[in-house]
Amino acid sequence: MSGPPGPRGVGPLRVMLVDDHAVVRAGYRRLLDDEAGLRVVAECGDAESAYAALGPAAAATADVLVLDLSMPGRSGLDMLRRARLRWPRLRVLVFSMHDSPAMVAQALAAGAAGFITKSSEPALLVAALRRVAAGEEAVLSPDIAGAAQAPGAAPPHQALSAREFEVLRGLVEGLSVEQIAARLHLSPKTVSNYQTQVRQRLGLQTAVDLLHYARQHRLLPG
Amino acid sequence: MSGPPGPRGVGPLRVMLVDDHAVVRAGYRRLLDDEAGLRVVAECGDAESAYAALGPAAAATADVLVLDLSMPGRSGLDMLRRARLRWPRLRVLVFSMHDSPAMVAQALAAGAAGFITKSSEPALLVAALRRVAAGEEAVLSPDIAGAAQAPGAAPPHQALSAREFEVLRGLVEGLSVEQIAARLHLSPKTVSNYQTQVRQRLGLQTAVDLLHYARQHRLLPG
DNA sequence: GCCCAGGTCGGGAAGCTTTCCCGGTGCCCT
DNA sequence: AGGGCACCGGGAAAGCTTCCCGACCTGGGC
Repeated sequence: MSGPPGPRGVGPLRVMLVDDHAVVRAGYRRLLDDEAGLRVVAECGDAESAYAALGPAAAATADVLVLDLSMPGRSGLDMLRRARLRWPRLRVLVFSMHDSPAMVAQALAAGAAGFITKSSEPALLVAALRRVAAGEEAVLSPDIAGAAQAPGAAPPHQALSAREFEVLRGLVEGLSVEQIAARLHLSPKTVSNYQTQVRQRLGLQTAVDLLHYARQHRLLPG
Repeated sequence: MSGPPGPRGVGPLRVMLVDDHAVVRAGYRRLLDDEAGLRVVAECGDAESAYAALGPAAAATADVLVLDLSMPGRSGLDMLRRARLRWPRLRVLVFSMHDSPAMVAQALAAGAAGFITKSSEPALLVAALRRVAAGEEAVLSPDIAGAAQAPGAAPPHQALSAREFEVLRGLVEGLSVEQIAARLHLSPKTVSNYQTQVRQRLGLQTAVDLLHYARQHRLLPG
């Protein structure tokens, strides 16, 4: 506990926050600011400005990125993936109100080092932050740690690929195929094809079935 | 209270129950059986057998029909309409778990003499039964009496015609166009046309919008 | 009785989407 | 290298929706 906690240097842990809800973000920023050995170096409201803030060498800017998944426009999941591609050494702690096993699994698969729900105790966020920075993988808040293991038999939608999952998300948000295509920068044709695959894999016929499914598995925003 | 309570003869009030949930039906049947001056003459689990039980001259069989709207297959609303057509003097008291103003309005428009929710006090059902038998119209349980008047400004979906409403119900249940067509004995083409009209009138684009709308207005079964 | 308004029911044609099949790319793992 | 899988979309055929229209029926108002 007394030595350097991880692969980074000995200075304070540099944290960057990405969350589209300004009030909330400011709130836990304050909270982190009060913590010793930890410094919030940037706050962003969307993926674009986060990119800009990270610059060409993220390692020079921040050690850990706290990322809210439920952002407007392109999903936080997408940003997570791209960030991991560009800056593989940047640690990402997902901080989301979602608590479904599906969401957790997708986030971890996309390269998150941890997943903390917004309903967790403040101390848990700080602790998770430190553990993630120390190089630990799959740091989960207690309320989902069980869920990630528990599914037992067959978690149906976790068989979905990343893209299929994104398309599913769009669909249950009530977006049209065109809107999803625009959001993901894909051809409507491709989205349409994914839609078909998702429906087949999940065995769902109507759009309403999709919604029921999403509701049961808590895939919905909010 | 001592004379004949309505247009019918002096015998006990003859009641017929139509409800697809056998246990529930048996439950309030028992309840009604314990009531003096009131006799349950038949119990049916679906519209077909209700028709059979009523026979050619319903007046000879029952005075009041207690009808649950949420039955599988063709809707209870449909049975209500057909029953009113064949036996105009038969009084119908709708007994439903639905409590939305939309549902109440549709039921009354279809010829129901009253509407009692399943969450009402038992005594209210009995009282409503007597009032309906006495010839009173629009007998509502207190929990919806307000709602029926209150809508205030513009109740959007109440502008829907009976058929449009039925199609909407099918859609939010997750049925396909074909299934709705089969249930309503219509051509899929017709249902498709109604679907388009409903969406336009309500200003809803995707199927998910429909669900949101239905949820907000409590049009969903359960 | 006449006429009009509006609900109900579906056909036809045009346009859009979905579905199925396919080929190409890139990544990862053996 | 090679197999497997995700990703991306084109093309053709099938399926639906949408728009428009005509027909029938019922309920009012004149």
